Amino acid sequence: MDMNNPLNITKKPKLTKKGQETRSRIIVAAAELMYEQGVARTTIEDVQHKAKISSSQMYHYFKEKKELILEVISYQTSKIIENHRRYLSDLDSFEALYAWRDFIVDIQIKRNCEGGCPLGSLASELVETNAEVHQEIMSSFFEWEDSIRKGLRYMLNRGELNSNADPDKLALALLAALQGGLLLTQVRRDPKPIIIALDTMIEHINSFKKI
Amino acid sequence: MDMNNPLNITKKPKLTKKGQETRSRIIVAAAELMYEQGVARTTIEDVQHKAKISSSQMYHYFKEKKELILEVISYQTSKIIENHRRYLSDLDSFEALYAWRDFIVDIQIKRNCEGGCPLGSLASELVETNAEVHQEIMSSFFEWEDSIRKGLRYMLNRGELNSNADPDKLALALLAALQGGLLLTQVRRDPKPIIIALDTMIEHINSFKKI
DNA sequence: CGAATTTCGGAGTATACATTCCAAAAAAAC
DNA sequence: GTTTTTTTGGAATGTATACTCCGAAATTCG
Repeated sequence: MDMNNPLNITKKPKLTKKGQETRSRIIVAAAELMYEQGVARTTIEDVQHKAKISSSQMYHYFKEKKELILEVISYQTSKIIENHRRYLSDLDSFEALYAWRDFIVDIQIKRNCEGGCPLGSLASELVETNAEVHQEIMSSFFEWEDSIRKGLRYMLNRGELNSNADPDKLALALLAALQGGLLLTQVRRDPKPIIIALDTMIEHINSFKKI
Repeated sequence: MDMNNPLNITKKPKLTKKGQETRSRIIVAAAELMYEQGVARTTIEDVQHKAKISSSQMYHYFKEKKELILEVISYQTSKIIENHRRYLSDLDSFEALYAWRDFIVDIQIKRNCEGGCPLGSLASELVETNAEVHQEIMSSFFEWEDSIRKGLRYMLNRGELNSNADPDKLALALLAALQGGLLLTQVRRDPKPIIIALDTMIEHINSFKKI
């Protein structure tokens, strides 16, 4: 829910089913392009071509480029959260933790280590550009961090970790290692950095393993 | 030394002392602007104003924007390497490791946690744009990683760490934690992520401490 | 069915921005 | 001191790109 407008007071023109389809086609196309080439280098015209729409449609569904960007951030965030939930909502063992790691690493390998993190790259490019965008990105990362923390808490509650383990700290450190690892993997075109970054973190978590 | 041109064969026009000053004024101005607002949003005109030069000067010293960008990458890299060397070249204890951490954290605090890593943000924005730029960024990160590795090797040789410690892995993991921590600190405008990311890594290194 | 609303096509606009050009001032070389 | 080279000023150009506008087709709604 949009906390700036909890009652949904803005009178947006209603969207037909067809309209909704077109709108999401635009968002998906924009998301892919912005992921591949960055936001600044992604032209509205590029998006139009990819989504097979005219410019009147573009501005029918989005007031301006910034609005489209906000939607792209939110789209990428939900995609990530959903994909990771499968692993994080059921973290009952170190095997499960390594399965999560494999999931992340495999994506990078499939992509030839190009592109980095769909959210991290948006973040780096956009944090300092606009307050609203900044806010959206910050919320996204909080949500992601939270889902990791919940996973670790679950491990703790299951008795896999001893009481010295601090899920708050570990979640933040894991997310940082993930982000930095993905950046270095992207730069080097080599899965090694993300593997080592995550493995080192998991090894550290292993030091809190209950015997 | 530029490995693509070890004998310096290219006939660049000689630079007068005044010319060199102007040239580096341009690079410094560009570096600051690109750090604050990103490369794409930094206009040649912006750089001209900040460096107090005319556009003929800009293109007298740099063939095109890309060439200026390459110089900015190299400038930021040497600044980082030099600043970190003071801490890393003499890593003789865990106190020294924490001093390095403090150095990194203090910079962020002084900057209100804005801007992130001067190299990391360039990397994220530019890796996928151009092969030459990509190469330059990759070399920069290798150099940085190497200086961290040497620091850790020094600790190992001094007998601070036991033989289970792998300086190669730890250096890469530390750099990843550093990059991810800085990104999250930038996003949250809060030093906490970089502190926790580095501290967690150092704690892990501590598990290799020789008793 | 007929009116209202939404979706779409595509030409048009305005501006921002990288780059070029011409010539003059300043400095270096001889 | 004259010639050559480098540095500088600033106007001009061309293109890329975000955004607007108008009317027509399609769809929804009563």
